[in-house]
Amino acid sequence: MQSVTVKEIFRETDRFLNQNIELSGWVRTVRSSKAFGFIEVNDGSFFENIQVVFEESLANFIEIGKLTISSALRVQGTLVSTPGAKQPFELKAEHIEVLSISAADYPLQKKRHTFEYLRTIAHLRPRTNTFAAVFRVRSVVAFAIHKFFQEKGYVYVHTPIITGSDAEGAGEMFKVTALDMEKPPRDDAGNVDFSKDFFGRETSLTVSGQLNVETYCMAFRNVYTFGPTFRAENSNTARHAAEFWMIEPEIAFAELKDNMNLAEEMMKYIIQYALDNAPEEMAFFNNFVDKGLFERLENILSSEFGHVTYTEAVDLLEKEKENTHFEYPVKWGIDLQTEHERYLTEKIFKKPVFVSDYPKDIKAFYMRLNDDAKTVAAMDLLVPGIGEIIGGSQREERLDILLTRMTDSGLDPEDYGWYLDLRRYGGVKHAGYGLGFERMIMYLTGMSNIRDVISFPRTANSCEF
RNA sequence: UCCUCGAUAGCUCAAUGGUGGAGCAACCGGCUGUUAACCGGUAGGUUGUAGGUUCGAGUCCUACUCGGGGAGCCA
Repeated sequence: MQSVTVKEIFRETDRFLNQNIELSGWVRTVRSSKAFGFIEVNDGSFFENIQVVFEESLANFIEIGKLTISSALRVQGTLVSTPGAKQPFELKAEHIEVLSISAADYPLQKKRHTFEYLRTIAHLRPRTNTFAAVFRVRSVVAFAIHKFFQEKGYVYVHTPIITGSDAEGAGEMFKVTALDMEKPPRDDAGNVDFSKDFFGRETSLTVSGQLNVETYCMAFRNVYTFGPTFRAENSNTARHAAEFWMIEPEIAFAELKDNMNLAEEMMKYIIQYALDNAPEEMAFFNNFVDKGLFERLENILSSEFGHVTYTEAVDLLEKEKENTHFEYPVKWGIDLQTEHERYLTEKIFKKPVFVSDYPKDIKAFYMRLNDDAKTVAAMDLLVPGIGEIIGGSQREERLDILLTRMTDSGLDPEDYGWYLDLRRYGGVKHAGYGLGFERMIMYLTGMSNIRDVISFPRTANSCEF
């Protein structure tokens, strides 16, 4: 008698066919009649269920026929093939032990539920087909990302979650404090005295590991971070969360072009890895979540990403203006609106497209100033359906220009001494980008709301579970 | 934060300002190959919250809460 998983049975069927085996799992559905019945069991190891046949001869036949969904079982029996049936094989039970009976008010029914409802029972939703698929793909893709960078010799850097940098510039920050919020210590001017706080200064949760990881880039050459990120923006959209995961590679002796090449190679690697290593889950998404998914992903694997500069993009969009109505005007110097980005990637290019070399005034201080002195070596990767999935740039390595850019942006160079040191001690050209992990998962699965690709999403006005 | 739409049984949805229903789930029973199993029956409601208009409000009005879609911010 061997205890096996459903995954092993599906992957190595011949080894187990006509053998006596034992498995344990949870009831997904029971269909019973007078003298026999069927149970679909999912053991968590695999996306697919296994069908268990039970007959009158079982001592607890009546009890088995009345099992509620999500009850737990241990089944012993013979695996038999079922040619011509919907399932390839089934387990003919010789003994079924009931390990746990689920209460009758179990909220998940044998029917389709809306994603909105499932969000309210986020502790139970991984038991549904869709979320089982989402979170297995999420796990597989996290591994793929590490594998991609590790195979290239990149060093994985854990940048801090708590930061003292009060102006990373990427968004509103959550404050971290150990002070008594009821009556915090105050200075002579009546302001909260953070010198009395745990760290002796004002601190926040990180909005990006980039500035920190640049320091390791100047030591290890090629590095990446992969960790949680926090933004206290009051964003209410399907693609923003207050807590999300981000991948930030940083490469030395490299320019913007190298950065874009890396991003394209990484995207393709991840897609291929997911298709190869979660085929059942990906097929499910293609069949039930997004009918055009495979076509889209395969189109990406086999084509070069588009490249366009911001200036060219503005020209293209201005030409389209005659045929299309944009709610917001397109004009050089103004950041592209979502509708413009979507038009570029969905209508003009019909594939992922890098937009590069944005006007310096709409981008961050650390992005490298181009020779025209008007634009910076920044790049966004836009993908159909999601919009911006990657944002990156070549970093300004020239100390004098960086200082000017900081001052112009209203930042105090005093606060960035360690960052400026990188330019003083062997600073070289380097570049990097941030990939929103959840946006990648959305793109890969066709799921359209970020709340449905994070186990327990944290968004404005919502921190359940 | 702004615009817009919505909230009715456990779930998905009906109900002209005039007695709140259906399908599924639950429960009881039937059925010898089901696979969103099928067939019959039973039970299930302070119509999101708080006010208001009206003889009468699920339906009209106001505020709030939560959710969907769109926008801003961005990954």
